[in-house]
Order: sequence, then C-alpha cells, then structure tokens
Amino acid sequence: MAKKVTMSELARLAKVDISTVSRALNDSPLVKSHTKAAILKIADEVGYTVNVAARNLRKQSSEAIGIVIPLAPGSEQTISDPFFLEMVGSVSHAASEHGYDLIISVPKDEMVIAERRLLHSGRADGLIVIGQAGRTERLNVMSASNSNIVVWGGADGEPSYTLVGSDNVKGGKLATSHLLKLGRRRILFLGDIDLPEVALRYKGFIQAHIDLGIAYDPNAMLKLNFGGQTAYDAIASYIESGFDCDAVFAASDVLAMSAIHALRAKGKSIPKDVSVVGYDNIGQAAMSTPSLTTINQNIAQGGQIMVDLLLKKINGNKAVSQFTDTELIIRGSCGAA
Amino acid sequence: MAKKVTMSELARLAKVDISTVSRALNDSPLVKSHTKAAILKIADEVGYTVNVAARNLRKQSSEAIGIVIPLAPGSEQTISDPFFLEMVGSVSHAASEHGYDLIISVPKDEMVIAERRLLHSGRADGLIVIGQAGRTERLNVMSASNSNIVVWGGADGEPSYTLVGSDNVKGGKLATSHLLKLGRRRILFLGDIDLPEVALRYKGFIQAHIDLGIAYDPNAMLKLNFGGQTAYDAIASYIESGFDCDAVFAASDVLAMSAIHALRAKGKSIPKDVSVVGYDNIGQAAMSTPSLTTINQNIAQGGQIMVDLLLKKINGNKAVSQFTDTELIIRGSCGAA
DNA sequence: TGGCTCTCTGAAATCGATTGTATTTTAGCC
DNA sequence: GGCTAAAATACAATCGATTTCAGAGAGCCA
Repeated sequence: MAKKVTMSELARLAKVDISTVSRALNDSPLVKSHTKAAILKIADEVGYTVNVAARNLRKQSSEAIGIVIPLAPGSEQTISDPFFLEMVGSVSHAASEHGYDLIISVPKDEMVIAERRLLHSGRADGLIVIGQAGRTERLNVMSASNSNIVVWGGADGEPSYTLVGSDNVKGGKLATSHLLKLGRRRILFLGDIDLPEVALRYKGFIQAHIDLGIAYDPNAMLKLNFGGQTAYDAIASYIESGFDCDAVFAASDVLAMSAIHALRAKGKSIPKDVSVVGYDNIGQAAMSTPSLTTINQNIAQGGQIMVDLLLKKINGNKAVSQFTDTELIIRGSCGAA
Repeated sequence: MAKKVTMSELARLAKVDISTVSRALNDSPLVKSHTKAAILKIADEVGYTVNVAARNLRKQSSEAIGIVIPLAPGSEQTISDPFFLEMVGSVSHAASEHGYDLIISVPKDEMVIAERRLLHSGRADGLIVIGQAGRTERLNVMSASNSNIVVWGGADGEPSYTLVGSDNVKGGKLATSHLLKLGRRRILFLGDIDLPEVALRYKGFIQAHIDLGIAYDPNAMLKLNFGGQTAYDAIASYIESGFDCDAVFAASDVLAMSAIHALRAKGKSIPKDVSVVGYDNIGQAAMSTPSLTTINQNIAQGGQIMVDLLLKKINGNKAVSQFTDTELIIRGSCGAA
C-alpha cells in the first residue's frame, strides 16, 4: 500500500491552507497561477490522489454509474449471451469517455436491491438496466420516483421510463421480409415472446408476412430463452416432431447458432435447405460457419446513447427514449438471392 | 430521486443518539435487542440506506474491487474477445458473493492511471488485472509497493506478483498431443507468442512434439493478436502462400473460429482435411460449426480464485499464485480418433 | 445503604475533502 | 503616503457515518 497523502499534508508542504490546495487542484480561478503551479508540482511529486470517498461525501455525488444485467431465470449464473457482455463493454467505454466509473451490479440482487444498494447509497449517480423483462412495473415506480434510470429494451407505445433499444419491429420486419423475398415460405420463429423486445420482433415478423400478402403459421414458433445445449435440444426435437421449415428467424444470434447446429445434425444444409437470420450482430456472427445474416443492434451506439441520456437525467434534464440504428447485415447463412 | 434519509434523521425518529443507530444497524452487541429492533423497524419503514461515501471515508475502505481489462493495441476499443467479457462476468459474480462491488476500469487508462484512479483514490480496495501483456514491469513495481493486486495471465517461473491462470504449458501439450495422436503431423500454431500466456502454450506445443518424438516445423506458426476479419485475412493469405497443414492449434477460440472460416473458404473440410483445436472454451465454442475442440480454462473458477486471493491480500494475508483446472474438451472440430 | 460491576446509551472526535465567508495582501490612483 | 477596490488566501462549517471514551442506571452483595 502506497502511503496515503492527504490534502492537509499537501497544504503543509506547500505552506498554504488546505482550501487553497483544494481550489488549486480543481483549477479554480480564485488561486493565483503561481501558487497553483507550485501546489500542482508538489502534488505530482508526492503522487497525491484525491480521496473520492471524502469528495463524494461532500459533493453528494459519486461520478459513477451502475449497470444491472439480468440473471438467467432460476439460476445463479449471470447471462452468458455475448450480447449482454458486449453491451457492458460498450457502456463502460462510453462512461469512461465522460469520466464516470462503471459499477457492475451484483446479479443476485433484484432490482429493488440494486436500486437501494447503488442509487440510494450514493454509490452511483444513475443506473443503466439492461433488459426490462419482468420488471416493467418496478421500473415504472422507479421512474415515477424520479430515479436516474435508463433502460435497454423494447416497448410498445411510449414507456414511462427512458428506454433505448433497437427498433425491434423494424428489425423483425427486415429479417422476415428478407427471407420471404428469398422465396422462403415456412419460417420458424425462435425466441421468448414474453420478453418485450422479442414480442416486438415477432410483431415485425407477422407484419412482414402481411405486407407481402403471405400467410404465416402461428405454430411456426418456438419459445426459447437462451442458446446453448437447451436450445439445441429443443430445436432438434421440434424438427423431429415433424415441423419442416425452409427458414429460421432467431431472436438472437446465439439462438441462431444453436439452430444451425441442430439443423445440421438433422441433415439439413445451411443455407441451401434452410436460410437462417439472427439478431444482435454479436462479434462472433461474422466468423461462425456459415457466417450469420443478422440484424445489427449497434451495440456501441446503444451504450453511448444510454450513457448520454443518463448523464442528462443526472444533470436534471429531460431525456427521451431513442432507437439505435437497426439494419440487416446479409452474410452467408441466407444463401444467395 | 427518493428523499435521502440520514442516520441522524433516523436517530431523531427513534429518539436515540446517532451512535446507537449506527451500532444497531451494524448489529453491535452493545445495543439492547429491544432498542435494536425498534431502530431496525424504523429504518426499514423509511427505507434507509447507509451512505457509502461517509462510511468509506470513516472506515478507510470501499468494499469494492476494480478490474482492468486490456485494450486492443492501437485502438480505442476494448477487447471484444468473449473470453475477457466472460471473465468480467465471472469476477463480478464472485465479488458479489463476498458483498463487494466491481468497478470496471476505464480502458483508455494505462495501468498507472488505473492504479491511482482506483486504488490510491480509495475507490477500490484491490485490483484485478486481466492479462499482463506489456506491463509485467509495472506489475512488479506495484507488487513491490505492496499493492493489492491479482493478475490473470501466465508466467514462466515464479512471478513476483500474485498470478492466476490456466496451466498454459499443460494446455498446449494437451491440445497438441491430441492432434498428434489423431495422426496429424503438420500442425499450424496460431497466436501471438509475445503474450506470456501464448508463449507458454507454444512451449507446450513444442514439448508435445518432443515427447512423442515427432519433429515440428518452427515456421508453422502465425503470429496473430485477435480474431475477426484481420485474422481471417492473415490465415487465408498464409494458406494461399503455400503452407499446407493438416491441423491447427489456435491460442484462442476466436482465432480458431476465424481459422475454420478461412480454411473452409479455401476449400478445406473441417475436420476431414484439417483438425482444429482452440483455447478458452468460450460459450460459443460448443455451438459453432463444427463444434470446437478446445482447452477449458475454467473461467468461473478463475474469477472465484482471483477474488478469493485478492480479498486475502486486502485482509493482510499472503496469497500465492494458482492454476485453474486445465482440461481438453473434445468436440467435432477434430474429427473422430 | 454504600460501593462495585456490568449494560447500555450519549457526547464528541474523526475520516478527507469542498465551499461560503472573513481576512489579508496587492494593486491602482490621486 | 493614504485610501479603496480587487485579488488571493485563510478560517470554519459541513457532508454522514464510525468509534473511543465517558457517564447513567440497574443489579448485586456485604
């Protein structure tokens, strides 16, 4: 542990009052530039760092924001979907650009706990919540109590809290109409439509069918939460049970990959027999085999926007919900047009 | 913003001194259980949360640890390799188990800055550094100055700082001998051996050849930092330039996936023509196509160990470097034996 | 009853910074 | 030089908790 130098120690060394030191370090115009330089020099020599606890206590702010990531339901594990993790990275980057620290909320905490632990305790000035599944009610309460919160997700109509997300309906439409235009007619939808984001993508899925005057099968839908082995098994047995599709629209890239894997195991060739489109455009999407056609949510932009909006709220300004750019990325898993 | 209730406010409500409130909330045996219960009840009713800034200032600790993740060299972007992100998730989980918060260090910071920003400032009680590439010197200095730091990485011999990582030599050996035992003889090694971890894997690679009495080609190595398009292009042109391999050992799963993609584009069949082994066992490894044979670094265990060791150091105890369980996971990309 | 111990509670100092107010120093001008 | 205004610095209160120390009662025993 390096010896801790305090401000009063600095003041002693510089032979000035501690208040002058404080102002000098904060570049206040009240301090003569000559004194300021002297103080800064000493501070640099002894490697002074301000004690944030003391500063935060006095200033009643923390220069930090919290991020809450969802738990896999029923498990103690944090969600492993790369999408969420990439989002953490993106938010972290955006926060640091503004000189804010990012505190990851402990996943076992429920929303209320996270709110108290991070916001009320003064540990963070604001909160970013990734995914509003199952907590819209609580989010409304928090928003009503004027908490500094920004949520990543999808919502029908105007939510009462500040929301950022891709244009899920548009994304669903883009993906589906792309498949339909390729001539595919039996598209299997993969995803849990209890999640608001996914429900909207499904809405776009239906919309695309209607727009092109093509009928869709309400049974062509498999409610899946996450990827991995579970999804693989579910998809495999779904195919075994007789459903024959010529395309898959998965609500996440992870699901899409599991689907491709399962389809292949069942002897289907991708993209010859079955075209696949995912959602998220995670880093691995381009390098999977075949490379994945997907909807880009623009994670980097999303993190940026959320942090910007949150800082606005922290500073007492209004912040309105926003979409990120939502676009179709065509790669190998759909086959040539 | 919910109205902030302070301890003195609680004291007023409970008609006791603030010191009694403090003791009650901290479950001190000095307070009569009757009084304690009354105070806790009121605290609960008004939704009191302790102000951490004040507490940290007084207690001279922060109940938080920082994590430093590496930057992609020359870029402003944080590394997108899922391995690092999964590690963040794992550390976050482990930290929360001990009631500690996790603060992500702003990536543009260099080590020295992160150290000052997080440790000296009292924002965090300790630091976890993921990957020691290019900063071993600084890490030694920090360790000498008795900083509370634990590093993820790989080291030859006994490092002067506390290090946690997979047994990289063993991992390299496992992967390579598996390939050799499959009958493969021209194995291409992918990875940047300037990184200590990777150098050790390469060492294991050579060792395996020697152990089995098989010659290896020192040129059968491609120095790559990260996956994605860059790796894809590099691998593609390496193959084009005439090198013909019957197996690939990649120092990360991301690299392995890029390799598979590139090999396929060059008309190679995986695993018939070329067997591939990766390293890390990231979540997507099982669901890529073909599913990836890889070395499991046991990320969850790694996070746990690092947090445990760090807390030991914070509490003034010795902490010795440790390996995580390192094992070979055989999947489809190697073909049948 | 006096004295003593043991429990429990209160008073006050303290952590390290920020900031409003008071005070000193400097500068400007006749 | 003497006076005033402005600039620079010092003083002191404050943020919200923790913790040492002192003190008030209660209980016990001779």
